[in-house]
Amino acid sequence: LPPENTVSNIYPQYLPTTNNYQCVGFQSQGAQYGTQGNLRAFDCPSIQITSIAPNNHVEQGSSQDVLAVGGAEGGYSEQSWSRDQLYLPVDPCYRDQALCPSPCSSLSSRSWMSDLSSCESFSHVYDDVEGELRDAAHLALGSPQGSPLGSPGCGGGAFGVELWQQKYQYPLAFSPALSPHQSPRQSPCHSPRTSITEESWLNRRPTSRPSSRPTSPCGKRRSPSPTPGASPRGSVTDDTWVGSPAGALGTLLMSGYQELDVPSKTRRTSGSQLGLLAGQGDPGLEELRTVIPFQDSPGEESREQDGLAELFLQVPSHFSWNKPKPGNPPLFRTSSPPPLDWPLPSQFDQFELKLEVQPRSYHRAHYETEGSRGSIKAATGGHPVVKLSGYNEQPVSLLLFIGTADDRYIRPHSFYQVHRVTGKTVTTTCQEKIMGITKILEIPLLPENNMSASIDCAGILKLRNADIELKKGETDIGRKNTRVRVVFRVAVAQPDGQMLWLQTASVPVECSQRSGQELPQVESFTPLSCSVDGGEEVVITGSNISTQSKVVFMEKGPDGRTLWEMEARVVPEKSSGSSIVVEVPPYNKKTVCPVQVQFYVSNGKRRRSLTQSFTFMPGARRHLAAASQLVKQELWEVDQISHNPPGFSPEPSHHVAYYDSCELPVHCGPPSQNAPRLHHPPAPPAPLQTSVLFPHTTSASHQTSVIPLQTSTVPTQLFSVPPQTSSSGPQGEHSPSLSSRRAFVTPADPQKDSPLSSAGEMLNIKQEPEDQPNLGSLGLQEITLDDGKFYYSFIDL
DNA sequence: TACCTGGAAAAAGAC
DNA sequence: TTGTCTTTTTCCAGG
Repeated sequence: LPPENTVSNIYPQYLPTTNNYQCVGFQSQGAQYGTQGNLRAFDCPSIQITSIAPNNHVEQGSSQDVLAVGGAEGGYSEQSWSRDQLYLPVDPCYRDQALCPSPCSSLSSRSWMSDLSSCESFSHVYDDVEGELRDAAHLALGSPQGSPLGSPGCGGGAFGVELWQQKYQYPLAFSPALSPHQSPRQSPCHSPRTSITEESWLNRRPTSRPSSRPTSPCGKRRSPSPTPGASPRGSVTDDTWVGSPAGALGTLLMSGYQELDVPSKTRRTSGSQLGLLAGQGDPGLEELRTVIPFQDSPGEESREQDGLAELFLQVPSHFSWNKPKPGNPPLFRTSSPPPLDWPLPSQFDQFELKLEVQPRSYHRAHYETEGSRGSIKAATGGHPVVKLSGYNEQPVSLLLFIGTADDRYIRPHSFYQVHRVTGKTVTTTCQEKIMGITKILEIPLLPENNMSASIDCAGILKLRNADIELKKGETDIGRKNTRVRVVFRVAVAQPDGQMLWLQTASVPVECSQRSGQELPQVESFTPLSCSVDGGEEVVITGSNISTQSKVVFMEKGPDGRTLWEMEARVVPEKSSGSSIVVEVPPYNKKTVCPVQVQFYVSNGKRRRSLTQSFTFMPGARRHLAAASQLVKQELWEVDQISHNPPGFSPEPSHHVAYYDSCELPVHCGPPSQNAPRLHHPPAPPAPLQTSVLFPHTTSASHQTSVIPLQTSTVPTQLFSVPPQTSSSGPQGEHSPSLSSRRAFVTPADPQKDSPLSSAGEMLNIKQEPEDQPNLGSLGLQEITLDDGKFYYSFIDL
């Protein structure tokens, strides 16, 4: 132990092997939980260092600043650590009672930790000794001052005694092996929130379960003790990665995170990260119950002085870096990454971090009770690709985490975490680590790979809303907060020793199941007709359409049977982004009249767009008016079929437009720019956002919008075959939160009268803008237009 | 066998 | 307070 960092009451097994020490976290800890009320004073004279490193787990790179958290399989063998941070060791000795008889043993650590984390322990039940020890290791040992030895002088002794007494009135809840070492003095630094601690503690001790989660009937959890440092599925890539130069750099980049024993339920995702994951139940996540008390979160600096936050010392950020001001270079004095909720530019000087291939706009996240749902994929079928431009000298470490996708600054998402995907199909090495409470993946960017990486190792884990929302201080809500961004960061060492940090984020990615999310949506296409000979190229634009999509033309009979069907040839070289060019197949028979057929875009089984009308013209080619903009549809919502009086639109200021199918609609404009906002604020412009906020057209209205005169001859045909099936039903796909409504009325249906009529029933089609319309499931196909007429009822947004 | 997917039932929450 | 509907979470089956 370096003399300058000597702490008299540190036990050898916790002594660092590195020379890097600082007093930051340690002192913070002491002050934080001191009884003197001075939260910031370094008033624990007997303690002078903040970090302890494990003897046996510091790796070669220990001389560097490294991440001290997130060890795999309960250990931290892959991480070394150093200054600017606390080490959170899970030393086997520490964990093993038999091998660790000293007062530093886990029992006392646990005691300290539990007491200390009184706020946190409200939602934690440490029946799982192992998990508790692990937590203790993280929290207590991470702060020497918080060590079991914690001197009475460290303050908080009275609380320690009290809490200790409270806790150990229930010895069965603890490992007996711990008791001999458990002393009130070992709980020196805890929150004075005695009553709360007491109450929660007493009330919640009894249960014995592996998780602090609410009881779950599911026994499928695959990660009985996942650790933040590594995927429970092994670490196939860890070895190589860690041993590589990039790995070393990676650990370097991960340094500087102090893990303070701040009560868990204080995190405010909208601001500085004061808080912890609480009640995760997942031991691995519980291990995250450490914080990075950055107080420099955008706009949040001064707002953390309330409540619990006041009780905890926030480590001055200037110990490590200064937040760059707008326009200033994102340079930092240390290799420690800036807080994850700090905005960083994607480009500076010649350096640019770019997401060359965006992820698909939809990725169904998996719950802890589920198996992995694979890695995030790109819309094109591969995986997202990230590239660092302007630098090609040495390997650098790319950090990846799951961020928010609302209109505020990007910050770690409270309800989603990145998850390392392993398996034979994963080619990219990466490590899963923890920064504060946020899981991150560390991926090497190698010069030999042109400083780019295909992100095929990143999945998304969904945390249960209840677990997160229960956290004290958590302001975000999980419900409908299902969109994320994949955020990438990288640090480039500058000649002057500073680190240039760049960040880029993906387009929003929808993470809920939403069966219709991946359905291709046709917004427009042109031309609208061609000769029966086919061969014409049709440009189809919409969302979830790619060159991988198939376009199938078909003709349905009045009974719904498919009379003819043929897949169109995709012209990939002319297709791009959200549009696809296909060659219309020839119609199968001669005709002297225009023939109305349909086509749909398919992304695979059960992933078909609604059908679009297309017309084969006899003889010479003759295009219908390519008013593709007319294809733009209004949003329809089928809602309250039995709730609304006939012809009644529940919203005021609606106007009704009557159309004869023999005419092009007078009004069928594009979705209103006043489209209702999402439950949560929309993210910055991005493909998904666009498609969601302004849902794409649907076949039904497409058809009704663009069907020319002659199409009235086959109105039933248009709706006779549900283009899509959905198990969700009309309501299942839609939310009631939409503020706008439009009524779709078909007087032809005896059961559905005109909106102007008092008889019949109005079919009110409701659609939340963030949802992809799935009119096929809304029953539109059942609408018959006996007289070729139908009505629209528009309600102003 | 483990992982990955899609679907859907059950549960929970919102209205 | 209750019923309905939406969304979340869990479970299942199959590739």
